[in-house]
Amino acid sequence: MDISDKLSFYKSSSGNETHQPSAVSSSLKTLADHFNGKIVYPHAPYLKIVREESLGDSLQDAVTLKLLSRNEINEPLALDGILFFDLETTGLAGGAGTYAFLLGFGRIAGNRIIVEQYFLPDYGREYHLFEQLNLQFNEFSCLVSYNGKSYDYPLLRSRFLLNRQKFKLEDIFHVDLLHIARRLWKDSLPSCDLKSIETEILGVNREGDIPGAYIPQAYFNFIRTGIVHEVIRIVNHNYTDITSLARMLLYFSQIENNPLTAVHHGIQARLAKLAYEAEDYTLLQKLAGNIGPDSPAIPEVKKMLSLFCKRSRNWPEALSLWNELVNSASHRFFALEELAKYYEHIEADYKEAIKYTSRALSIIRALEEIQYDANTFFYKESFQYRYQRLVQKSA
DNA sequence: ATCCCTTGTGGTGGATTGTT
DNA sequence: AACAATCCACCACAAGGGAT
Repeated sequence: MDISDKLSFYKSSSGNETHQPSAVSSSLKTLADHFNGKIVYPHAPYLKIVREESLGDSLQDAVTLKLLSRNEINEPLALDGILFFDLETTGLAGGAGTYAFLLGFGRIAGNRIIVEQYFLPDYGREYHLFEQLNLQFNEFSCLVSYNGKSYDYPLLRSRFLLNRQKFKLEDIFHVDLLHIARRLWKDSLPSCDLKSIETEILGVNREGDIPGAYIPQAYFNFIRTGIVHEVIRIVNHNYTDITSLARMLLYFSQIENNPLTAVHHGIQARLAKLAYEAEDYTLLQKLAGNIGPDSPAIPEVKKMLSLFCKRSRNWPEALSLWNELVNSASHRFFALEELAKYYEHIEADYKEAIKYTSRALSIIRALEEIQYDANTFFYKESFQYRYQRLVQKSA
């Protein structure tokens, strides 16, 4: 923003609420007409837009996220108590200077999502809106956002504070879907931003979407010119953000209830890790037994299952898994090491332990002639050390 | 009894990433 | 540019077996 932008920006927000620049006033009417919205007239007018759409045929009353939240969310979440929210702002610098000019909130009723959006056409329009919002905030027991824990939520709270208003969402439970998404797709998607999850997983298509990075400039342009075209794109962008939040939450719940439905997105390995951490033996077994034999995640799933068996001293099953993994190119060193550990420390059968150790060493030697990578080197040192110790011990 | 070695586990600092 | 959550590499420590 150059200096002339700044001047006109602050001029138009000079606090004289009864004397609006005519461009803004008629623009607000244009916007209201376009979205069939309603202009709310306290001292400082703002625009309220309500839209809704279907989320599917048969929605349940509640969602479960025990596994995906790592036991953070133990109780089922009632869908009608969830408030989805997303802000569009004048910038990324989360401090007091950032203004949220579009506030979007979604709630689920029946199988539909109802989105209420509040567009503030200028500075100094928050007080009355925040009063109204606080009246509704009481109805919700849970907040859902995307990266909202670091961005939207602290920003919204500081805006309420700056307006000397109590923030009625202060102690509400907050689910940030970004972190669940990252746990699932960190390895299989190049990016876990909301747009990637939409296109790759949810099948959401954004037509004519405005890039997030352009939103602050577009809002400044509107304040300067009163042209509504880009504001319309921002409102649509925000609407899609919120409906996608709801779709993603439902998708996560579906994975939670039936993890095998998620096989086609290459996240079995991640699910197996979460199941291992949650000590969910049933899920680990289901994953190992039911994902296709050609799935590239099979070795990793077996590895996690074998570690679970090891921790619970289920040696027969652990042994059988390790013996299968010996044939896996990616996991044979892991398997051979575990077998060597088992025979050394559990069975005290040093000869058998040496057998697996030297088998690993001979594979490493063969590999070294083809290629030489850090992983092989790491295993080489450790197996050599193990071999020497075992030879001494058995002597 | 005491020491040494190996393994598993819990804690910590640094890097990464998404939000407008 | 602010910051929450996560991951990963690393470290310290406890437990247990074997050797002296």
